[in-house]
Amino acid sequence: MERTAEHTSTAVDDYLKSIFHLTRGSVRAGTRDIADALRISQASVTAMLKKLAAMEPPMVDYRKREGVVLTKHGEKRALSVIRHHRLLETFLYQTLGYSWDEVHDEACRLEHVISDRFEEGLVKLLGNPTHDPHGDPIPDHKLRLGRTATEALSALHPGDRVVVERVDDKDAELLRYLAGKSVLPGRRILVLSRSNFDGNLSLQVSGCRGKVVLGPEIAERIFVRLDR
Amino acid sequence: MERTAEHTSTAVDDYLKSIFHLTRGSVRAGTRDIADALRISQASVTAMLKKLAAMEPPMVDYRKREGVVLTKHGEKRALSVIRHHRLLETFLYQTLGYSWDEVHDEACRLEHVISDRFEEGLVKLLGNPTHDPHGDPIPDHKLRLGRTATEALSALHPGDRVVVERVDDKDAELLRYLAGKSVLPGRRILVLSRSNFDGNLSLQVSGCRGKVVLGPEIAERIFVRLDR
DNA sequence: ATTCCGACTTAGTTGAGACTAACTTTCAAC
DNA sequence: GTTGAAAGTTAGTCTCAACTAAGTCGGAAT
Ligand SMILES: [Mn+2]
Ligand SMILES: [Mn+2]
Ligand SMILES: [Mn+2]
Ligand SMILES: [Mn+2]
Repeated sequence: MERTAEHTSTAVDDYLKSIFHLTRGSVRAGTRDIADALRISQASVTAMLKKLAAMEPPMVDYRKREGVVLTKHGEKRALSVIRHHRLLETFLYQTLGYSWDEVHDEACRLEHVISDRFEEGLVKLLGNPTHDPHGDPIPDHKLRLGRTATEALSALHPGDRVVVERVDDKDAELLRYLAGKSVLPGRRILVLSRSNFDGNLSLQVSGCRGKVVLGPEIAERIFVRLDR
Repeated sequence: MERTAEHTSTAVDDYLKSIFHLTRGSVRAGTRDIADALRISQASVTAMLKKLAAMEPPMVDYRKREGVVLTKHGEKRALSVIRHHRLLETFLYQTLGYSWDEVHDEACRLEHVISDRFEEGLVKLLGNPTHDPHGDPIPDHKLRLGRTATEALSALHPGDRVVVERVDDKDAELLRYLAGKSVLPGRRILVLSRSNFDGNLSLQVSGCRGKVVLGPEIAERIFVRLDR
C-alpha cells in the first residue's frame, strides 16, 4: 500500500521548510545556511540533502558545492508544513490564549503530527484565517501562498503613515519587546522623526499614548504597507 | 543541563501507557502482552524493558521472565501521558468536531508533543473536564485518577435501569456501531429482556424510539452505573 | 521423567538522523 | 600565482528503536 511515499519525517519536513525560507531571496540555499537555521552540523546537512534528492519523487535539486532548490514536490510539501505551522500558531494565539512569542516552538513540534482532519477542524474553528499572529500569510487549501510584506519600517521617512503588516517571528525576545510597545500587525503608525546619528525612529502608534522609539536593527524587522 | 532526565520519547511514553493499562487487573505485565498491545516484536519489548529499568530514576521494576510493573516515577509519567491523551480526545471531540471513533489515533500522536502550556490551555478552554468522550476519567492536574467504571452491561437483568458511563475505546468499528444506536456515555438504559439462547439484550435507550438489541460480546464492553 | 509449546531472551542487523575529524574545493586578498 | 579561510564533502561513529533468527526456560500434558 502507499506506493508514492507520501509520508515525510519531522526531520525532512523541517529541512524542506528551511530551504523554502532560505530560497526566498537567493536562488539556492547553501549547506552552511541550512545548518545554521536548523542548528545542526554541516556534515549532517550534506547527508540529508543527498537523501532528499534521492527520494522518489525527488524533493530537492541538489548540486554538489552549489546548494539546493526545492522541486515542485518539495515545495508542495514545504507549503503544507508551513500551512500547518501558521494555522497552529493562529489557533494557539486565538483559542488557547498563547502570547505571540510562545506560539512558534509549539507549532514547530505539532506541525508534523496533525492530520488533514485536524487541519480542516482548525480552519473551520478559526474561520479560514489568512494570516498568522505575526502577519505572515497562511497558504490556502490549494497551498497557494499570498504575498509576504517586504517593505521595512526602517525605510520610512518622517510624516509617512503606514499599517504594520508583519513582524519577523524568529526572535521571541523581539516579539515580547514589541508587544510591550503595542507594535502589532494591524496597528497604524505615523513616523514622527528619524535621528541622523543613530537612525532611531520616533513613532506614534495607534491606540497608544506617547511616542515609541525604535532602533534601526529593530525597525528592519517590522514590515508595513502604506496607510490608505 | 537537565540532570534529572525529565524528557521521554514517544516510544517510551507508549510503553509506559501500555504497561499502566495492562497492570490494571493483573499484577505484572508480560512481554507478550506488551508486544501485542504495541504491535511490535517480543524481542523489541525485552530490549526496551531493560532500558526502562536502567533509567535514572527507573521507570519500571523488571524481572526476567516474570514481567514488569511501573515504579512510582513510571506511573506518574504514564498518568501524565494519559492525561494528555484524554484531554486531547475531549478537545478533538468537543472543539474540532471529531466523531468519537476518530479521536484516538490523533490523540495518540499529539499526546507526546504538547507542552504544559498547551495542556493548561486545553483545561481552560474545556472547563477542566473530568471524562473523555468514551467516559474514561481524566487524571487531574495532580495526576490523581478517578474511578473507572467496571460494571458491564452484559451482567444486567431485565428491569434494571442504568446509565452508560464508559465504552471500551479500543475498537473504532464498535464505537461507530454504538453511536448509530445512540449508546453513548450519559444515556439512560432500561433492560427489557435477555435471550436465554444467544444472550442478546433488548434495551430501551433514552431519547431513542424503538428498542436496541446488543449481542453479549458487545454488551461486555459497555460499562454502566445504576440509575438513581 | 520426557516432551512439547508458548513465553521470553540473546545475538546480530537495520535505518534514521545526528555527531566529529579530516580532507577538498572555491574564491578573495595579497 | 600563492595562500588562507570559509564552505562543503567524506569517512567513520553513535544512539534509538525497530527487526529476524536462534536459542532458553518453565509448566502442562503425556
Ligand atoms: Mn517543526
Ligand atoms: Mn509565524
Ligand atoms: Mn501515543
Ligand atoms: Mn478515550
